[in-house]
Amino acid sequence: MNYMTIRTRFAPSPTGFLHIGGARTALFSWAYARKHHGQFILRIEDTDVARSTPEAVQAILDGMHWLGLDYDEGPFYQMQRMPRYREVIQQMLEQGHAYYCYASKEELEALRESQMQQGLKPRYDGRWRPEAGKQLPNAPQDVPPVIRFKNPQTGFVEWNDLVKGSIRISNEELDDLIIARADGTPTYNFCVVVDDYDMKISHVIRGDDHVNNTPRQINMLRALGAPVPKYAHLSMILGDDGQKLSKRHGAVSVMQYHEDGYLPEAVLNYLARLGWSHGDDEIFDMQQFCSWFDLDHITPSAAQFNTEKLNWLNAHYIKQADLSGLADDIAVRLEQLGIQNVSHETLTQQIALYRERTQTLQELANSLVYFYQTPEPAQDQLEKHLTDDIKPVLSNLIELLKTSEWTADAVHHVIDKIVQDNGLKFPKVAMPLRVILTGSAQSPSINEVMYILGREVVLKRLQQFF
RNA sequence: GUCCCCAUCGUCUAGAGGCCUAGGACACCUCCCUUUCACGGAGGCGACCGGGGUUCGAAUCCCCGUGGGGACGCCA
Repeated sequence: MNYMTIRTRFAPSPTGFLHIGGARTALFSWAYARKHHGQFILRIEDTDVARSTPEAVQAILDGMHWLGLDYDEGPFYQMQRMPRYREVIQQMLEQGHAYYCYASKEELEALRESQMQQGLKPRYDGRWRPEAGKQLPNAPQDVPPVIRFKNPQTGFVEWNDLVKGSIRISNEELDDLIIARADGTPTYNFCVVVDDYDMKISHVIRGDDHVNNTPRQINMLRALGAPVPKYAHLSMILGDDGQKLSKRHGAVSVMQYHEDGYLPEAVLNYLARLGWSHGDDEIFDMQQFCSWFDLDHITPSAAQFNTEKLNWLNAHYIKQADLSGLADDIAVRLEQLGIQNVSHETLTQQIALYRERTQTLQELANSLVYFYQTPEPAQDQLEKHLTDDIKPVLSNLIELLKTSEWTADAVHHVIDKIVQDNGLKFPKVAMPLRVILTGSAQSPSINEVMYILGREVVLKRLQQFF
């Protein structure tokens, strides 16, 4: 039995929107906490003052909210924790775990270059690292010092990654990383350590681009006498084309999915299955996901995003969705298309007719436009279906429609009667109607469409062609 | 360059030595349903990167290749 309280965190840096990879990391961290009745904490890592923006913070918050990933604590902002970081840095300085380094950026750049040329891993050479019996250079007056962590130089760091298994890295591969910049602000690896410690994080679930930071963080944690959390490093998500997602290529805000007409439950379900599995289960809600979720079934390899499958899930959730709720969403989208004041009730009928044949809400909204705006049928469709031989039949039909009862069934019977009387096949009459009334050769049952359009509109649109 | 990680159908994955003639899902193809297109239903196509071991037996374990990816910042 594990009596430890599970505490996870999602710690994005507010330098851009919440993208799909970040969303999955958040989802897994959230689910792990929920599964174990622990706490999920949101922490904004905004120590890069130059790149962090309040807009990005808001974008992340919006994304989390849209997905329904609620947090128990936070959001905490690292910039508001400066006094605490200074305190810990001071403590490390005093205990000999950290020291001042006066090497200039130029000096370090030169060092890096020569190391690369020699085929070595570029890293700080410890020139300002104090050692027993070592004579340090005189501190230059014109270089404001940074503070470096005194990383162990021998031995190795090993941890059992909950996704990737045992990982061991020699301390000789590591160097003395900077924990405070020349201007005094602390850096990422250090803040993470202090925060994870202070916030009693039990499981660090994050992207595997952090694997290389882990040994450094563990060393600092040890220097502070802090417990080492469990780590689970998630592999990255590749774009639809198999390429890495980046700002320049393919990375999309989760809110873009909202705009494009995806339901959060579809995105969530899709993301949950990207890198994690529960046997053959494909469709499940977040309650089920939280009860099933575990770290053992996360794949260690990278996954390629597949919009087709997301579309399939989205179509599924659109079919399941509450009609009235859909209507609210679609009304907004129609408004963006210049269609105002739609009747909620009529809209609900239209959606009921179209939801089974559409993959996104935007597509759904687009497909309803002809109900509100007279469509312009493509010429080739008209030529194909509105043939001279069928025109007299349609004229006949128009007359009958003027006085018939107006229900979907009744309209169907009227069309059917015309079809029978003329010895035709149903599509022969249905297709030209479809093209004229909807502007397209594809639509739901034409009698249903006509019923919702209403007698007046139907006659008006038809008579344009006679 | 150095270190680290990864490797099953086109894609997401199941698979913890025999249950695998490798299962499911998306996509694709065929048929059925049908008032067109979808939806739905029934089939089909389609994969263990290569080579060595270990073992009675390997998709599963080990090693070496190969191929991908990540990291090497006073970014996070």
